[in-house]
Amino acid sequence: MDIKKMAKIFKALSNPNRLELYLKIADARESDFQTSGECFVTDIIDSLNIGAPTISHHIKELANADLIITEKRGKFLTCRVNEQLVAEIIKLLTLRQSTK
Amino acid sequence: MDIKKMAKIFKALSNPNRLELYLKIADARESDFQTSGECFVTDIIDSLNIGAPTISHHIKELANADLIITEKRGKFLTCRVNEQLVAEIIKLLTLRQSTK
DNA sequence: ATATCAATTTGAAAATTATCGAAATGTAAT
DNA sequence: ATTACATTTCGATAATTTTCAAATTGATAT
Repeated sequence: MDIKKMAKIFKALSNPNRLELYLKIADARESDFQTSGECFVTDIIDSLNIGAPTISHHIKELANADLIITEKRGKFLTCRVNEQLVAEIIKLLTLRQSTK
Repeated sequence: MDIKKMAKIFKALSNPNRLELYLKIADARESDFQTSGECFVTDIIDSLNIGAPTISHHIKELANADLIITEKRGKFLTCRVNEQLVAEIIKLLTLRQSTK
């Protein structure tokens, strides 16, 4: 993976609110809202105290970094983690560890 | 690990130049400059085309996020990756993967 | 003691980012 | 058709970030 792409991924996770959003999406797999790994934005918006426009912007940035995959379901939006990408990141970080 | 700390770590890796710097430090373990995982800043500064003040600032930010550990050796500065922290990050990301 | 050189600090400019309120869009329900 | 509601777009502002040139510090070598 090229450095710019990698930096973009980390940037997407570098804002506390956006990171929290990402973690909620990631954890939704095991929560009440789940539908095979997906999560509805509506269901998590209340638990973060930031406005809807900001959420929308953050989601776009996560999706733009390929960290999540979104899908429109009627008027709702669902998100799920792009596990392949995250696996790649984990591998890249692990490669540099002496305790591999 | 708390979210703010986690975000700070990702932020430290979110700038392409700073990420490249980090990766060079991480890879120095297996390079010519190595002294048991350490690397001298002098030896990598030429390979990045950014000025010394910027490098200094970036190193401080990486160290501030605990991603690297620095040590002064006379007038030189050496860096090495904080492998414990990186291992923790890897674990946190892996926990959310279905392919653990 | 002086010169050299690695690194840091300072001050500043340009660019980017996070966030919001208001308005707009599009879907679904009545 | 009208309403309600999730999400998005727009425009704007405040805060943060990246970067550099110039000056400073501190250590080593001559």
